[in-house]
Amino acid sequence: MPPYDPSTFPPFAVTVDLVVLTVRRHALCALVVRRGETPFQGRWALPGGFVRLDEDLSSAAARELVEETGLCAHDPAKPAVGNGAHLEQLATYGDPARDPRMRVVSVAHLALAPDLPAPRAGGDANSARWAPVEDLLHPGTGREGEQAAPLAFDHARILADGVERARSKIEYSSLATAFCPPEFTVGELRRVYEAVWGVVLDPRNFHRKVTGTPGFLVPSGGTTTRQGGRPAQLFRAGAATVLNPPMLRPEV
Amino acid sequence: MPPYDPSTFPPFAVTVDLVVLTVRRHALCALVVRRGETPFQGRWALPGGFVRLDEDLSSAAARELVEETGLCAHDPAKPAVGNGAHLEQLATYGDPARDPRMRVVSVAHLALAPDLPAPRAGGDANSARWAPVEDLLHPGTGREGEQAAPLAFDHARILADGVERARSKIEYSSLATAFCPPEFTVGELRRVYEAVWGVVLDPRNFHRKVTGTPGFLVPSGGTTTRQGGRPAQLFRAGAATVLNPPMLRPEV
DNA sequence: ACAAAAGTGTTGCTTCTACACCCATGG
DNA sequence: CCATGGGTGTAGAAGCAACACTTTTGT
Repeated sequence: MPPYDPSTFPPFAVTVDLVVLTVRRHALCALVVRRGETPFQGRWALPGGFVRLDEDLSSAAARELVEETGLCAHDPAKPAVGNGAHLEQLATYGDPARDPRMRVVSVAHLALAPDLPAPRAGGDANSARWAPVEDLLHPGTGREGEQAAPLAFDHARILADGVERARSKIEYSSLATAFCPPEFTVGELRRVYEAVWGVVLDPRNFHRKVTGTPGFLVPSGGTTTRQGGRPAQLFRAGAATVLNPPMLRPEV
Repeated sequence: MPPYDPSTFPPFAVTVDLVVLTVRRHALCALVVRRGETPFQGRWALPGGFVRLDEDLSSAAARELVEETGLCAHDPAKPAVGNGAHLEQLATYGDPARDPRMRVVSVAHLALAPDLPAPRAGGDANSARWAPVEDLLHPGTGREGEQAAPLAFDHARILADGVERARSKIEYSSLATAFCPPEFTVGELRRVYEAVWGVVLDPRNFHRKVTGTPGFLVPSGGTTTRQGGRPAQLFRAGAATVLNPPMLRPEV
């Protein structure tokens, strides 16, 4: 690549920001980190960072994901194995005023991860946390004094877009399994749908629907009683990536 | 904004590229322009250009759209009026090797336009044209010697992503009306679906479905016989943006 | 009269929903 | 025994594909 010549084009900074979602304690949660620098010092923000000059956008997102969570993004074409997370591009945000310091274009990515022990951001425990998206998007509406200040920059908007993408995408794709461990029960998968959509689903119809959708789930042979009650069959994610028929989100 | 200091972040060029789709003569077509400069000199490419330092991404895309087609992008929240086109962000492409000259990140946008008289790129007639996406994406597969060389840069990939987005989005949104003039008949709308999906649809069931979907179409009162046969009712696009129930693309 | 495109009615099939009911475990 | 969650059966409602049939124009 020829050396940089600023006279030929306007120079931009390019970053990746990550919307990392998981389901914890029946709630959809996002990973947020505390900002150590100005602007928005001390406020919560989405994890992210600069794209390097020799690096693809998806590589930059995958690198940030490892740095922030230790998660490995796996190729969506291959079946999920180990602690792999789903990672896809979400949208790009480039309002000239979104960062007061300089002109930054941020390519946001969406990651879906199974429930993890705890976030680790440089070992600093209180500089990163999983927060219910409900609290992040509608602060003050919730329960006790979750004195949540709004997210830094335009990150509330980015998070909202990511949540909306996840909500609609689990309808017609097998992505909901990305929130589950490698082996899971139909009930666990149902609780994922309930948490992401914020609804309650009929367990009987859900079971029939999900096991009847070709390629969605494959029985792994084992059973578990970790949820109590009658032992449940364990499944792995199947090869299908798009669901036919789709899962239907109940009307309002 | 403070003056540019290249030591603080890697400098990128940021462009917008446009996938402008329309339906002409029963075929889905895209707007392409001939490149006058190296690299890929003389090859067809998607229209696009640099984002200015004081300009939002969507503004840059709208500006390029006007420059290339004379179309005005209208706010998707408002009802379509005049020669408005639908414009939305598609995806961002940032492979370090996608432009041999420098590191360029391109924010691709998707525009859907009604059939237009003719493209005008600086008044030069043979430097811009509507080409069937079939020919652009599968050169050589087609009919006569459409000696179509592949598109410049990674534009074939971008075009394919845009076409796929359009195909899936007319399923569950009212976007197909963006391909129609302000007033149109049910048959004209059906021919849009047939061209974009590459299928044939039952006119009777289509009519029932589309007129029965609340908010999709509102009768404008008039009729027309411009398609021959019995006069057809004229409609305008309704207020609904998401279709419930969705249109169903026939199985393969 | 005939062709062509617009609409309407009807029938059989698939799919969804709601809920009754049975199953297999832990305490 | 009983609470808990897992799983199957079934009946009514809703949605859809296929196609017969009627309507209204231009030629």
